[in-house]
Amino acid sequence: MSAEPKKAASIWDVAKLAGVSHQTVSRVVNGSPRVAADTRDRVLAAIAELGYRPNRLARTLAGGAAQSLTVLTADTSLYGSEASLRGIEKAARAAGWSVSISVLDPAETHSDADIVARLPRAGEPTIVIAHDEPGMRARRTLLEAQPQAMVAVGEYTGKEFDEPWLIGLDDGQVAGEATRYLLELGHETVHHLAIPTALGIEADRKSHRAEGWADALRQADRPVPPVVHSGWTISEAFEAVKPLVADKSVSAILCGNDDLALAALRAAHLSGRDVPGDLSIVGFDNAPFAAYTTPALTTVNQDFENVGKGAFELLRHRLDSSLPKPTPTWRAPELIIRETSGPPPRR
Amino acid sequence: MSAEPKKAASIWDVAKLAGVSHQTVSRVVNGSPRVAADTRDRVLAAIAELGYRPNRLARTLAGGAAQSLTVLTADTSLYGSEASLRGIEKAARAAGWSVSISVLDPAETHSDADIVARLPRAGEPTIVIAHDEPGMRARRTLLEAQPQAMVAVGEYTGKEFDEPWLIGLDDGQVAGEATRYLLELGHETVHHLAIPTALGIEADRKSHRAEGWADALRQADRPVPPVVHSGWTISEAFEAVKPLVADKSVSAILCGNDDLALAALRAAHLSGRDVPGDLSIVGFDNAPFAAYTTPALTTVNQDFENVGKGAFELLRHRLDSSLPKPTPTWRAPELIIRETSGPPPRR
DNA sequence: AACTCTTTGAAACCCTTGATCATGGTCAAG
DNA sequence: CTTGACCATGATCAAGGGTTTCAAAGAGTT
Repeated sequence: MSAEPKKAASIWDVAKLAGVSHQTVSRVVNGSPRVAADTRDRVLAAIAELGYRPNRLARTLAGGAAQSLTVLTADTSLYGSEASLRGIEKAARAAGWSVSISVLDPAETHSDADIVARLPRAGEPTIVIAHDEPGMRARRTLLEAQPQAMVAVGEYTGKEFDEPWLIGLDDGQVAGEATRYLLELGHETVHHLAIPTALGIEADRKSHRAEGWADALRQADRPVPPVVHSGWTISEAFEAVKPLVADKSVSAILCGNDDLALAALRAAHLSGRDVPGDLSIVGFDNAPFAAYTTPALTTVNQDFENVGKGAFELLRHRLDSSLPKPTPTWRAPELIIRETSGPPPRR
Repeated sequence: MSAEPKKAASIWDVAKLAGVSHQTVSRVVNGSPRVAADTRDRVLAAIAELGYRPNRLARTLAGGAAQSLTVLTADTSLYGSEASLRGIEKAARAAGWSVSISVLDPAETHSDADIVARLPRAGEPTIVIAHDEPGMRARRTLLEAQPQAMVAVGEYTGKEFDEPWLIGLDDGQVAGEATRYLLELGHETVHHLAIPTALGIEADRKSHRAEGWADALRQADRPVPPVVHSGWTISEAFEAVKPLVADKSVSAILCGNDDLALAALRAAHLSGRDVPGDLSIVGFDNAPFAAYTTPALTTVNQDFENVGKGAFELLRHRLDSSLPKPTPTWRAPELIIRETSGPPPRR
């Protein structure tokens, strides 16, 4: 029967109970070496007795080391975003940090003020996870407003290749690998069902995936068919891919992610095309469901969770350069061959 | 060239520029009526000029109305959790709140201290989204520690039916509906592949889904086969469901969620059983992929996003009883019949 | 001239960190 | 036995960016 919402213990309460001054308590809590062992014990006992926990808000406000960050992310229902976020949260929690999230609406154009208003305070450490237009805008806004306290996860677009605030999977290479794999199976060419990119904004180059695909085709002297653009949702992808699948001359489709591949699979089924007999479909990201579709999806595994972890570590390093600069620990993207890919049909 | 990280403007800076005291600025920012129009204008001009934004940390610390909450959630890769979280975030952001997340590890038993340590401060408004054991523990911990500042989303377990801090979808009824639907198609009985529950903890009753299923069978005087228990992952579900699918006498399976149903679908395919010809499979939750599997999944739609919204509104109401108590605005769960269900095979 | 109301300012407080300085006490060197 | 160095701790104060309570100044009314 905890009747009244008894006020939480503060550092002063602990000090009083332990018979010390409040900042001796602070010293103990923050692990200062300048505290005698028995004093420390007394303080710790008082902390335990009162159930004292430092107030993270006050701590941050007082200028202690940052212990919270905000993640700006696109649609969390995307496997890639969700998994990266999960990795960030996990790493952050392990380090005693807390993480806030704010979701960028893919349909909206967020102004700079919009973006900044999402942060709980100026200078809030922030990670942007986004591959689409709103994400690109957000990261530019933050780069302008607080370059030292931000990290972005996502595609790089040429110029920023070496930027110290960017963590990017180089999925262009695997896209090429997947394309070559399909060519080697005997396909004349490979079509590409593409996720939305931020091309409208940063027009230097195509998405890595699309570029790796096109490069591989060119290197093999194959025709590069026009990219079929899709939205992020499965239903959009379904509509976009229908005509492609209906075209009997199309024998292989590389999809921008597994949701798109699932739509292609469904469309193929409805068009009466056998996968992989008539049509090969390759996905991207290796979402959890990919191994359990029928037939099981050939796709590219991406180690998003460790990328998230890397992003967190990079952020810490940027906030406090005495911390080690993280070295990439995520696995390189890898083609996983399952059942949706095979040789083209014999004519 | 923003060379130096120019310090963000504070309320004092605004006050100085506008030639007023700092808490006149506070009044303007918080919309107090007791400010002369021209003073207000001057302050607003200063705010605009300096690009001032209130620091949410400081505001909360000073005891202003809460504007942030923490969501404790189980595995975010579960569609239900993810969608509820999305709903909360959306509603919160619309109200100017920020949301932190902390993920409960399904494999770990979190102590009370563990749970409390995740909150940035004592009394932090919190929403628990969890249907499994760690979630149940977390919600009990919080209920003990700060009953007024918490809301839970999830299954209710009997006693708490009317608890004012709980938002629960009554999915027992639809589970029954789905079961009756299968029986009416002519199935002898319906098997159940169940998601993990917190039965070990709150043993009063089974999960709603399982109970609704069993009730429906009993009411129809049908045998109630033993529940097949699965873990949360698709691969666990796959292993768990294999024997069930291999049993030719099984003609209909109601699955605890769509991931499980996907596993069942895959297992059926590998066992050479035609769905829905030989075997009907019904899922739960209507995850995005459900409409695009082959065959498309018959499942139960759940309006998680609006449940999340409701949770946020309930939390606000509990923090400030002058705010209206929200009335449920989410759609009731609804059976969506697609392609994985049909009459049983003729013997 | 007394009184009320509106507008504004002053000060205290929220909780914690950090910096500065002072105070005793211990210990080793002279 | 001094003297000086060093250590643990306390005492203060400022800062961080707000909110809230209370009081005062100014204006208008009767």
